[in-house]
Amino acid sequence: MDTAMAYWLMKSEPDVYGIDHLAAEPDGTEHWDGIRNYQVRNLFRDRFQPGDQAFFYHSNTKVPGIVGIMEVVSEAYPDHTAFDPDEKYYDPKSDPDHPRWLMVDVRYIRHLDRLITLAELKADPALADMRLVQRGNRLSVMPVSEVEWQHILDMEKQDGNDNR
DNA sequence: GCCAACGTTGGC
DNA sequence: GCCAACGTTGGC
Repeated sequence: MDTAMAYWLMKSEPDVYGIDHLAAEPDGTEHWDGIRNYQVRNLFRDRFQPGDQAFFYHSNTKVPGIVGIMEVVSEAYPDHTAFDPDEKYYDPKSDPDHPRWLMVDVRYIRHLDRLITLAELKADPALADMRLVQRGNRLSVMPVSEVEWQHILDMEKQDGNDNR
C-alpha cells in the first residue's frame, strides 16, 4: 500500500502527558499508548504510516487547543500497557497472543509559535468539516485533511485575537 | 440483537 | 464541578 502522507490530530491532557513531556523524551520519541477506542485502534492499524504528521492537542485544560507538531515514526504495534494489571488502562481481554489494542510511536517536531485555541478553530468556517469541531465528537485521534493542515499552519502566523 | 444502564470524555 | 454526548456492556 503506498498512500500519500496523512495528517492527524491527537489529543492528550497536558497534566497527564503534554507536549513538553514528549519534547523531553530521549530523541523526542515515545509511544502513544492507552488508546481503548476501536475507531482509533483501526486508524492506527489501517491508516497510520511512518512519516505522517500530527498536531499535538491539549484537551481537558483551561484553554484547549493545538500546541505543536509531531511525526509518526512507527507502524502500529500491540499496546503492552493493556497486558499489565498495574496499568491504568489494563484490559484483561487483551493479551500478547491476541492483542486487542495498538499504539504507534511519535516524535516531537516543534511547538507552534502560539496556542491555536479550540475557540478559534470552531470560529473558522474553513475548518467546519473537522471532526474536532463537530458536536459530540469523542475521538482522541482523528484525521486532518491536507487543506485543513495548511490552513491551521497559516493561522499560526496570525494574531489569535482576531485574524486578518 | 435490542436497548437501558453505566462509564468516560472533555468543553464549559 | 457539571453535564451532554457518546461508546460499551450485559441482561433478556
